[in-house]
Amino acid sequence: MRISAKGRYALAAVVSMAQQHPQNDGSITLISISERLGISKIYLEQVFALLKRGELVTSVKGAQGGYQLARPPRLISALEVLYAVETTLFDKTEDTVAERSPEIETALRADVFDALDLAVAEALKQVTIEQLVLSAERRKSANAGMFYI
Amino acid sequence: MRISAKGRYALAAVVSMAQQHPQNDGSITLISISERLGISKIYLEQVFALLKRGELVTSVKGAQGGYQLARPPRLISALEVLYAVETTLFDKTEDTVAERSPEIETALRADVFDALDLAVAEALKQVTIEQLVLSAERRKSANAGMFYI
DNA sequence: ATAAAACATAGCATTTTTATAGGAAATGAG
DNA sequence: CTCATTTCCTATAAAAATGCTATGTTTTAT
Repeated sequence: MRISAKGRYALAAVVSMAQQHPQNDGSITLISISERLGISKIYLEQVFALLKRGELVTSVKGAQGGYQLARPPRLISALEVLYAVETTLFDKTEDTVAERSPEIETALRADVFDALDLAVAEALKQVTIEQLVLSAERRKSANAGMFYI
Repeated sequence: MRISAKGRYALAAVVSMAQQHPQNDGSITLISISERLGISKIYLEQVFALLKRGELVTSVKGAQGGYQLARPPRLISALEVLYAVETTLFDKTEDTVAERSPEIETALRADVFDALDLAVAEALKQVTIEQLVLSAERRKSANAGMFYI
């Protein structure tokens, strides 16, 4: 399924912040994330407004300000990040034939739509930002080291 | 997550056809489905064009014509129905930061996007149209019978 | 004071969704 | 053979969502 730009940018940004999490104790500016990932800074602002509302990042205004992760990467799941920024992914499916055929409506809701939502949430809940950082790191060192082994 | 009108209509229509599957050996007209479910017939035509392309229904043109399920309900899954009509649900998520940060890109793809697609497909694969018919029937008789038990 | 940064809001172009309209082609019934 | 019925095909259009830009305003360290 297609994850929107907002969702993808949010995940990439949070993973990128997590990569420098232990080193950098201070905050990270949007412009640095923007440059590192090649994403428009203006658009990232909107994404971070949602991440902040979802309590995934905290912010410090003014010069030398920036953003920080609100929690350590191992306590943040992909589900939470996407939930904070993705609108339609977590919208409930509307009624369809509720008037004329309420039994079909109810059966579809229970056995298909609700089951699907459950499966999606379950799958995303299990992926932590820490895992993604490790996964990315593994690939990087694999690329770098492969020739010398 | 939000399933589009096309997907919902397709599921409702296929379940509705399956309900009369053993009785009616002949074909079912779009207009009868349209009236039974309260869905625009003109729009249903477009949905059925996709269902036919996906080989879920067969059609007979002309007077006394109509549509039939291509297979018995127990051999049709919700996954197949949605796959035939839903475009974005089965679109692959595009690249995001592939240029600047290929490791993050690859990690996200593998651990989030591909894992999500797998979970969605797995969940939808398990739901058959037969199950939905039985589920709807159970609700119906529960409503009707409850007072007399 | 000033520059750096978050924060807020408005607007716009493109694409997708959800339909409607009108007719063409096929076919069974009388 | 003709006609009503029904699938099939294509075009159009309104509404919504998406992705992004623009322009400021506030806050704060230096």
